[in-house]
Amino acid sequence: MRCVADETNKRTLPTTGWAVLGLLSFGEELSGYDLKKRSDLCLRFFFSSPSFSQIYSELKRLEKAGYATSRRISHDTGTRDKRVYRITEEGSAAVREWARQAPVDPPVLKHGPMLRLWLGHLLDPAQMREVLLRQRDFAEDMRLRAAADAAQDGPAGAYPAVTLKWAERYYASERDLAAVMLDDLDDLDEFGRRDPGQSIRSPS
Amino acid sequence: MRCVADETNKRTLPTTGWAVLGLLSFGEELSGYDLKKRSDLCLRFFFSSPSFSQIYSELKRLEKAGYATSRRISHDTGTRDKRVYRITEEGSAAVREWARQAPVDPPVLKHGPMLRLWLGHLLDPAQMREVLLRQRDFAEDMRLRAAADAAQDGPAGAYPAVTLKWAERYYASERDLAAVMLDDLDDLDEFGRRDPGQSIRSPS
DNA sequence: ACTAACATGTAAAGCGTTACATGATTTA
DNA sequence: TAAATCATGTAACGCTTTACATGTTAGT
Repeated sequence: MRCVADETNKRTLPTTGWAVLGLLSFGEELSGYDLKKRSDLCLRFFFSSPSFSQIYSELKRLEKAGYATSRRISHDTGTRDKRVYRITEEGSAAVREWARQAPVDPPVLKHGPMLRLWLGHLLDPAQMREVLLRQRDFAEDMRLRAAADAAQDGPAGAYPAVTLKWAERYYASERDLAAVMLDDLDDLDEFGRRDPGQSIRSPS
Repeated sequence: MRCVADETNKRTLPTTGWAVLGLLSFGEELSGYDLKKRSDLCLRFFFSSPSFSQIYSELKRLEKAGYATSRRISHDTGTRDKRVYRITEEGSAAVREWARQAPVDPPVLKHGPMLRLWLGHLLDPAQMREVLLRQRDFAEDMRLRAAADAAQDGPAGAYPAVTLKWAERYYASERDLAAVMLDDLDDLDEFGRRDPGQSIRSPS
């Protein structure tokens, strides 16, 4: 039931569409390339950054819906043109309406590392540790990025800053969860795995 | 570059395919419907449960790849048949190989609530609080489910139990993060939002 | 008998990515 | 001037969901 146009040409966008419109909602005139960069910088911490091509197609859809306008920019020096987008009043109203009124859907999580640990009966301890160590390092890396972004005080406005703070805590937690699980696995090995279902350590 | 068959008919599956094969890797003979139920019960905490129809199509692909076999079961009483799947030796080897050798990709997260809070300049405080409260309640609900599943000692094997423990902690963290963010927003309101970028509370 | 819920799928459409093509700018 | 990188897109394909179709079982 997505993207049904009603008589006023309003549209229900995929969440990624709202994300792109949200990036435009600060008022700047941006190209698809710019938007991808912004997305990688700002959104990635809580919303897997969409590919270039999806950003381009979302922009076309936004323009068709009347939520954005575009214009070509010709470089004086070269010949290659580019197209930049700006949010419209309609677009501002629509994204505000979405942010205010849309139902609060649960976050979507596809946690490959956990899936593999769930299949621990197929692995040996060293391999499971390897997966967890990488996951822990990834989380710590993300945490540091979020912290760095927050520190340089670049985020435009108070709310992006608050979400960066959230991201810092989120990835700290992911890191710690991986560490705790490494301990749990150590305990499993210690008890020889002879007692499945009971052998996880006593309630922390 | 997914699903390219090499000369031995081996395939690179989408992660969801490995998840389905993983569900079969405990040795049971299961129907698509069974697998969906299992998925909702066990995998959901860390891997958004795929739809019925995707499970059915993954099963077809698994069979084609030689990773599973199926047979029809006719009910004596009624006429409606069903098809049940069982993992093959090839399938066991393949999923084990995947779990052991695949690169550790970062988890995929699409956190709608955080996206909306990032767009806080479009909302008023009451609406932001509403989003966070729902997110907090959702997380607590998930935490309770994971805890209940872990308590009833049903999980087949030690590793599913360990991942349930992980899930319990993960959703506890999500709940707490929402709560902390509610506090952060209170502080923002207190300071009158006159000082964007600085007005988040002192480092916790 | 009627309804709701359980169960088993197929078909169509939309979401999202990877691969490809192309031109401009910098750097070695 | 050659290669690498930045930049701007399009085309093809695969993943995933929603909508649809259909039969079965259990409750009322």
